[in-house]
Amino acid sequence: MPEKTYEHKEIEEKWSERWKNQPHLYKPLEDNSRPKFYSLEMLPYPSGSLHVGHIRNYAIGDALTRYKWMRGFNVLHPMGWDAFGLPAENAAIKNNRQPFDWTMSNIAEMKRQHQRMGFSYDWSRVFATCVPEYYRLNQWFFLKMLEKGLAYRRKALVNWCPECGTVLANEQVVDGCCWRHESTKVEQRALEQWFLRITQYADELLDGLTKLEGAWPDRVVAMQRNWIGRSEGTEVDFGLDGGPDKIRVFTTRVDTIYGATCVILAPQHPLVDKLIAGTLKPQVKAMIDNVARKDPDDLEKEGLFTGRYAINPYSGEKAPIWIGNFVLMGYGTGAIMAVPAHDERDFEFCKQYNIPIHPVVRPVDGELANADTSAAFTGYGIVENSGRFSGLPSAEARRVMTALAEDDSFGKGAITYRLKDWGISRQRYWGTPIPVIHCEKCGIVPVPEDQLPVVLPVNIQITGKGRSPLENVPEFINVNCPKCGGAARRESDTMDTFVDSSWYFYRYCDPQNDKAPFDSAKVAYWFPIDQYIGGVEHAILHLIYSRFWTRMMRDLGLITNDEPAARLFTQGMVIKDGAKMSKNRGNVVSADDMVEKYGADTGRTFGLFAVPPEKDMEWTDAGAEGAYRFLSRVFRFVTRNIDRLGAPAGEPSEADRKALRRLHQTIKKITEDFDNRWHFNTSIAAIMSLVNELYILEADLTTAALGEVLEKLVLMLEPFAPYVVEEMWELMGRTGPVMRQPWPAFDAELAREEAAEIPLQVNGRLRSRLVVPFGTAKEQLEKLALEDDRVKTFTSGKQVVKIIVVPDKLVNIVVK
RNA sequence: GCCCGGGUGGCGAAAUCGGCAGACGCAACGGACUUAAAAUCCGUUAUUCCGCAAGGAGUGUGUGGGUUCAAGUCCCACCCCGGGCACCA
Repeated sequence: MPEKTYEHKEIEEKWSERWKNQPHLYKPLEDNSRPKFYSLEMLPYPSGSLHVGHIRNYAIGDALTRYKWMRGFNVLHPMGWDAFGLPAENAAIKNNRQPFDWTMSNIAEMKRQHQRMGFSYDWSRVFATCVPEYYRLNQWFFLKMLEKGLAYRRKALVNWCPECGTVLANEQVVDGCCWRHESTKVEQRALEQWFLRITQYADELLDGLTKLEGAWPDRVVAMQRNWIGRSEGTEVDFGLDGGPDKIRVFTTRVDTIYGATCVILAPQHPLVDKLIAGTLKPQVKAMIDNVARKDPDDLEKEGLFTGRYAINPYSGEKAPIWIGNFVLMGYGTGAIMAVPAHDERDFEFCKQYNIPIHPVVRPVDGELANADTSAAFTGYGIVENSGRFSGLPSAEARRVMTALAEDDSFGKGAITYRLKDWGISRQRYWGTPIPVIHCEKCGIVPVPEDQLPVVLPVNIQITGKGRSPLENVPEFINVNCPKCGGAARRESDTMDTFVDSSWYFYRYCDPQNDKAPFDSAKVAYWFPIDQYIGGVEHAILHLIYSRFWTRMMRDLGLITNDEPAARLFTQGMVIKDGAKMSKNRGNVVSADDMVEKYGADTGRTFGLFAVPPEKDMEWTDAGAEGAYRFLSRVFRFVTRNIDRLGAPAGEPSEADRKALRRLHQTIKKITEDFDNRWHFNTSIAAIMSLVNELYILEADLTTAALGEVLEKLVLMLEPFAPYVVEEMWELMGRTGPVMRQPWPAFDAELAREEAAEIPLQVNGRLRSRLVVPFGTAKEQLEKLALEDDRVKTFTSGKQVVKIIVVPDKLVNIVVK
């Protein structure tokens, strides 16, 4: 066969057509006889158009799963579709269509594009989260949580995005703005909202992170820790002077309480109204407005003296009660004791309002500061001027003083979290309806399980403005109470779509199940996910919610795993012209264009070759061309050598030995890359090196070596460039699919270099080299090194102080 | 301020356990092939100095110190870049 030119279009169209009839190349085996491997990319949202940024992400997971399949694993590598409520609804409004129609047509298009890229998901397991069946299951979970007290409704100050016209969870607020509308300030509104009690699992979610260390990226673990924000301290009641009320404060430094010179309430604190004279009311209101509107960075500390005093339960001293704009209602108890001598914020505040400063902690080997100190001492030390606690170290004082508060019932040890319960109410059309009914007589009544799913009405005007459009659909809203049969109203809130994504990956194990979310036995086989792959942008949204959901399902007895994913990998973004590739920025390279110009194989290869997958990569045409050249080089080499395989076997040549050594070294390298770290850039570089070497040795290779080289070269390339690999395999007269071939094993003997090349150093500088057989004895190396001519020129006339010999590695001669 | 990353040629990067810094690719330059171009193939390419040349000597992984026979890699201090959190009491 003469050398063939690499015609990517012809090849990819041909195989893409053939694979249509064999759509799931690594469909899991029914007998589960192999070791299992469950990999998962983030479930894609059908925006309608795949671009090269996506391609790299999917190529990472696809390469890994193809490798695992070839290594004999039973692989679950599914693909599903999420119809995020907001974009689906917005796009539907724009296109004047129902969200469901819009989504389904986009899913079809996305599936076409994914298949065209040669991604071999198990298409038999595809499902979407936006269908009534999935609603039913979300609603079923909701009712279970309602039963267990994990779902509840309360009036709450919520984040409201005026652009979306809906509520946002804390996790969805970025820099005070909506995560979807980066320039739209989030407002605070008081609304009746549904919450999931994620805080009940705060400790467990935090402790679980310890086990994920090393298996999840450090930064994700750190971000989640930060987000949960556990802090241990003490709650203490200050009595109100001249009244029965108590002000409960939270502090992590109860050991400094003798230095508390005032108590500061958040402006929203419930006691504020009672404490202040009427004249202060407008000022408090102004303070609240100001806090809501301004960036915390620009906010100057501001305080109002209420004219009232609180009594320190330890010292019995009176402390003035202030209202401060920097005290957060949403953290701790919404009230603090200010210890200006030992807290920087309190110090700043008290200086500003001339509130006294009483130092009560001295550094372990220092003096107690004066009252007119110029800065707060925030470290631990020895407690002083603190009645009978004086002389105790801070830590000890914290313990003893907390115990006293508990004994005398004016406080207790307490733990606070930054994490808040998860608000799931959304005032949108497109989402799972929350399955409850509001009855005047019976209150909140859950929709009976046999009436699920509550589905969205079809005839609806979607304006994208104001309240939920469901409010305007009488046949949806007006219902009879399931309990008393009287007239009642259906809940019009729909669920946050992060509910959908919290457990979709469990559904992959059993997507056709119409009785339950999934069969527990099937989930037990596959879970936890061996390898989850996604963007780092989900570190604190999706990845906390799904950890919570997993524990919730475990406590319902549905599953036995604590964590959804044993390992997490966060891949980097694709950058083009200095910015993240996105439609809004207009810098997308569409997958279809790329496939047309270079081919899917090239796109995948380049996406994996440019940088390690966890790093951001810059997409350049020149780089893609380089990958294309490489695949062409391989293709030409293989095609022009196929005929030579029929020649009679000759004596193994020197070239054979070299080529086989290089081949087995390459297999070893790539196998290790796949097993230990996914630096596919070095894997592909190793194959390139091999091919470069083969070009040099080509003419001198004999039949046997050539046969082995061609076969294994093609197999190794399978995870990166499946189309061209399939074509070469066929041209070689073999039957595919190549993915069903076993991964080539390397022979450690063949991979070994024939001789060791030992660098000779004098005083740590490379001076010469020595070629010796492996395993040459230390003494022999030492002798040879000292006899080396080049070495001699640097050692002559000097005294050899020491000789370091690392067998097979290096000799270093130290001279003086 | 706190917590995670990171800083290596003209560029993307490699060096996996303290042992030859710059693999592989891009770009650039030179050569072969060609009427020519494209494609392809073969070279050169961190940097300074010495040499006609073969070759040789020095410097070099953000900065300054340290440990070590040996440091991109370990330790200390600092600078810069990216990301996250943040009046969280």
